[in-house]
Amino acid sequence: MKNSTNLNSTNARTRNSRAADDLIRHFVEQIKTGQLKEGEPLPPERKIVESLGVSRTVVREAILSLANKGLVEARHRYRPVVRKSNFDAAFDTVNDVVSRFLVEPGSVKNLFDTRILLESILVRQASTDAQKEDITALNEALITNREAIGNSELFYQTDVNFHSIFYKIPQNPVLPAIHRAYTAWLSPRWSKMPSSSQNNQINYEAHQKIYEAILMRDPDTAEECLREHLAYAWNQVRDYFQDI
Amino acid sequence: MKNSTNLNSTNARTRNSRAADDLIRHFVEQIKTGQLKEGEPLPPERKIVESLGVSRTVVREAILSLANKGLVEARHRYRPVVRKSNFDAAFDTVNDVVSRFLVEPGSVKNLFDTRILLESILVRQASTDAQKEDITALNEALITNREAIGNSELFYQTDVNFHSIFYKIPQNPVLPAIHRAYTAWLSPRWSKMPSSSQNNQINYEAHQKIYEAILMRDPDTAEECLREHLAYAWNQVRDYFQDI
DNA sequence: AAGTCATTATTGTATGACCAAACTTCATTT
DNA sequence: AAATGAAGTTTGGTCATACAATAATGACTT
Repeated sequence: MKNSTNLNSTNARTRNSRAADDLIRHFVEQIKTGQLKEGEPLPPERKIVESLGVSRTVVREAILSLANKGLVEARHRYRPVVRKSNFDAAFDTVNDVVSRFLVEPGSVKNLFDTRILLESILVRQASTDAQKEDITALNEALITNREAIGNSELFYQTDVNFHSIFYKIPQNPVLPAIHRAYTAWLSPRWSKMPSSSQNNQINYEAHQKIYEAILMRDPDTAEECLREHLAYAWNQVRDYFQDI
Repeated sequence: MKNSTNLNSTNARTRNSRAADDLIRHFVEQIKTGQLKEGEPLPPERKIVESLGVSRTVVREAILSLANKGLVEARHRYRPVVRKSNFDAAFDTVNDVVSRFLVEPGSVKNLFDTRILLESILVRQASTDAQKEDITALNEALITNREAIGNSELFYQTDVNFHSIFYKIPQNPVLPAIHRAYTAWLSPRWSKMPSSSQNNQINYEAHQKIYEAILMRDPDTAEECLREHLAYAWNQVRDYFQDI
């Protein structure tokens, strides 16, 4: 053992913890304090072995865990790059698990219902709080949405974009992250579904009604229109995917 | 190589993927199809080595990843036990990342704000949808909450319990999971904060007002009381923890 | 039959080796 | 001098082996 900056100076581990856990804590600390900066690669595995007096096995385990948690980004055969934990990383991490969860019956519906809940309060809030810029953004999104009627894929994109504005209005970075998550988890169903011009038209008009309710500063109507809109959307996919 | 049930029969890997990734897919498949049942331990590492023709290094890497994703539960020195992915596992997985994220300035406030949003719509929904059992549950929670006034720690528990009921009413398993997450992420602040009987009293009365608004089937008042209550709670902790 | 202890099985860690891909260096060419 | 390209070097990915520590097992004792 070289043991210059050894982690467990007393070597009193071995019983309860794994050596890799100590290493993980070490790197997390380094990332937190900025000794390892964002975008910077970790030292080579063999250097870590030297400087911290652990085996390469342990180093690799630690790095793997860090990668799994999203703290570093490990491309095949490249040095792992530090990626300071943010909502995107958190999302990537949980995405794996949730994606697998979503194969279970009923789970997509449950998730969609939470989206209805959250968006309900978001449109209510938009009705009372929306600034001039927010209204403008909604209006523009509405226009591009209308122009996409008939183009199935493009309509889906502009649809998502319209809804995304509600997640932006409160100026809370958590909310857009949540919207991205919803989109990622739910879109495999929606985006594959062929939609007719007629359907597009119905959905566009629903958007319009929500928008108008917000203009009128009427949260109850806005929420009602949103719920109706999302319920209709759900029925569309439910009919298309019988397996839910 | 024994190569009886080899994963990559053509051995055409090596370029893009890691051997461990193939193994992970293999186990995920086995868990999904039920060949590996919930609660059952994985085979010993050496058996896996034999049967799949990979090195123990690779097997361990795969198991570690599965554990990090929450698909198996790996206690130190025990065989990993299959845990079918559920919300709890998802929560455990993301908890690490978010916990670290929460040290950044402003992030706790952002997270708390999303809680305000979600709970706002939950109390609204409770106002319109709550069944007799739900009302009873709220009432009981309110009583134990009142009885805990003066006992700082117990009051906190009963407080959390009162709020948890709103997450249960919609009968959506995702919501209680979200509540647990909020509690876990935000409670380190709250639970450590000493609270006076006076504070307890104020919070209890806020709960009572919310409860009464629900009884009156008055969503607007319920939401307003909730927002006031949570804003007050936030100010309490903000004063206590200047670093936010 | 129940408890105790030795044996075995299995995980955690260390070490060293090798390969192939990525990176560096430096001479060659233009 | 700059661009190119061909070496060598570094480094991650995988394998094999060994040993220590601990859990599971089974034999033994009482």
